[in-house]
Amino acid sequence: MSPRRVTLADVAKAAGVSRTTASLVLSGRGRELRISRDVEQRVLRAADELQYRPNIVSVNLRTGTSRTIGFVSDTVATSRLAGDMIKGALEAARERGFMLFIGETEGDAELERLLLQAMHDRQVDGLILASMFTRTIKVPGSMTAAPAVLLNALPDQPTPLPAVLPDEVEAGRRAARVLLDAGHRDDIYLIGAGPGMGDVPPASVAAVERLVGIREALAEAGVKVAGGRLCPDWQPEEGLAATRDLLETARPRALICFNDRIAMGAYQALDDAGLNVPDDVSVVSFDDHPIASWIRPKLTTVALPHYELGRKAVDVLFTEIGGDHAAPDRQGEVHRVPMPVRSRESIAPPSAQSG
Amino acid sequence: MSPRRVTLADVAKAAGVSRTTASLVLSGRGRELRISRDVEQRVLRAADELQYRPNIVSVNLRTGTSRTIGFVSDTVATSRLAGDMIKGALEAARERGFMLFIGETEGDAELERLLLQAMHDRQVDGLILASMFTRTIKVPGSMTAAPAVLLNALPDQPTPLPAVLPDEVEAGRRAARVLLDAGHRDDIYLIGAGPGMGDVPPASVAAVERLVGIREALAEAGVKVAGGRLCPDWQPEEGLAATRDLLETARPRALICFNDRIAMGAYQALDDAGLNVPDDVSVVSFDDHPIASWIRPKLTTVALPHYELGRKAVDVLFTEIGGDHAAPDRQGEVHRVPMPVRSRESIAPPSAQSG
DNA sequence: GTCCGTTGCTAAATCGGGTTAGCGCCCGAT
DNA sequence: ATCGGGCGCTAACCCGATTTAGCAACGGAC
Repeated sequence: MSPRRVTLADVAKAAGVSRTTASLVLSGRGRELRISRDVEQRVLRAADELQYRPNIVSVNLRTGTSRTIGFVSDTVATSRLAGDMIKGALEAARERGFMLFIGETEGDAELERLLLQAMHDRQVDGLILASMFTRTIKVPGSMTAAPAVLLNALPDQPTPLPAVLPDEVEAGRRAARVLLDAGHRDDIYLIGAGPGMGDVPPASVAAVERLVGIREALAEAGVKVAGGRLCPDWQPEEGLAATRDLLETARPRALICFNDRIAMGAYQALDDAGLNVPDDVSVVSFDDHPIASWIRPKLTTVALPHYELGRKAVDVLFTEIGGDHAAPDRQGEVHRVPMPVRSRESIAPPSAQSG
Repeated sequence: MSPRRVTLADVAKAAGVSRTTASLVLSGRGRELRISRDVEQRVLRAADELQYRPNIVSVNLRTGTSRTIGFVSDTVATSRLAGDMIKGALEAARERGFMLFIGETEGDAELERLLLQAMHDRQVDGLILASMFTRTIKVPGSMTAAPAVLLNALPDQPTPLPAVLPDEVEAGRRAARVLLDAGHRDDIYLIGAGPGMGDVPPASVAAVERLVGIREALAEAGVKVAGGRLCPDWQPEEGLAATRDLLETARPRALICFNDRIAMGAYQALDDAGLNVPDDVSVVSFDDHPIASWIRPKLTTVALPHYELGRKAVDVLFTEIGGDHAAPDRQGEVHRVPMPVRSRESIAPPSAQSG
């Protein structure tokens, strides 16, 4: 092990003052408490020479603040997306001198309980409860023990906890507008959900909200959805099958895919059918998965702002920590983070040829 | 905030004993220190009724152990891979009742220094210094302050730190054997690196090691590499370009791509040239990126065992923490984690037609 | 009756800081 | 000479645990 950390006592001794004085100077309260310039300088110099760093554990014990926040998610590994969310949170925390405890529950309520317990045992100053895909969650009772924020999740019953979510409805509008702006009016099909509001995978908040936005923007332009195919799990195979099925009876000129994995399947079905993207069929999608810029032509998609979501959650958490956090009857605010359109190569005006 | 945590003093009072006694009983040393059954039961019951949980911060201050380890990586977000590595580490740590601090340096040495400092300030019991792609790194001086393990990284100079790495040489052998087992002997080309040992992207340990393994296994079977194309950055576009270039002068019957992104580009080039995978050309690759099972036909690939790497790093770290950790002249061991072959649909025997 | 050993428990120190209360000194005013 | 008050600093307690040293009571041996 190392020779032993330098403690406040060492600094005090080196400067020839008491621990109290050293503490006062180093916490910047020396001026206000009438410590002389001379002593102040001696302490500062001693601290510098000894490379003194306060033991945060000790500070934590005394003051109750650990400069640490806990990030509990259902899973960190499922998606690359998770990484960006954590990255955003990490950076926002670091800018404030905070560290992040990471934990994952795998959706197991008991594990979640233990994890939150372990974090409380370590005196975290705040908690972020994150889901890797947008959904409603049961908020554990212990969440009221410290300031907390829901990330990519909505509480199943009213709680005072604020929530941070992507603005999926607006994302739906934007996806629709991408097509409208390119001149599309007819033969716009949906792959993954729709066309009706009932045609959505169960428990998918994103599906519902995207669909709302899409229908809204199209309706405003007086455009009707030509049809849609529901995919329960939004995987590439399902996108392939759904699009193949669609092509048997219809000749779409534009596809709104509910995520990039579905779009990837759709690309294959279109290719198999000898249809060219974007000349024959325009495709717009959601998520901005890395795959979107790997496939040819590069996919235009409305991005999930994972990095910003992570940052925003930390920002909101700090206003919770800073604020009185004492009005328990207050309803938790919902913060929506905009989803930007990534314009690439999968959109073109509708071809003159038509059916 | 919550009503205030239950402390050891509360338990002691409720049981009608001293804090010392309560501590002794709860740490299991009561028997050995002759605490009576009666008192033991009273303490246990009180602790249970009050739902007492020791404040780890306090324990940490007193004993110096925080039941926490630090995971510092260059970046968590670049790859989905990172998530799995963290997940493995997380689970292995949790099984031992440890939590993980996550930090990322973005490759910035100053940030790294600050991060390691922040972790030491929080008295981590051990550190994992991880890289998201295999490479050699400069080990910061402060790493000797606590037990530490390198993950997916090799020290640029001899240090006593152990390292955990994927077994890339064996992976190279396995990729080659996949082709040999399918009956391939001729027209095997490499995309991404090779054919010579000099044809590798700079600073890529994986490239060198995979190439060594490939050449070894092929040489053993008396098979010669027909040719290769170097891609500096291993992206899909490069794989596409390299394969397209290759097809202008050669007619490969098998491709070993140095990772799945390159393979994805190769698929496109083959498709453009009207060649079928696997009937005309077999393709084997490395990494087992999610993309590998999304593209058609599903890609046979030698998987990077990210999850296991994370677990292994924690395992090794715990033997460091447990061991005396005192022999500073000892050379750090290198632990190699096997890379499993994921057999899918991109391999077939060489076609009878030939050139 | 004294001495010693065991039994069963507790007082007090400790970790490394933050914080409150107050001490000694010097100066000017009375 | 005495008092009051500002100045500059420190003693001592606190956070919540662990751990060392030791105390009181009792029983048996001599």
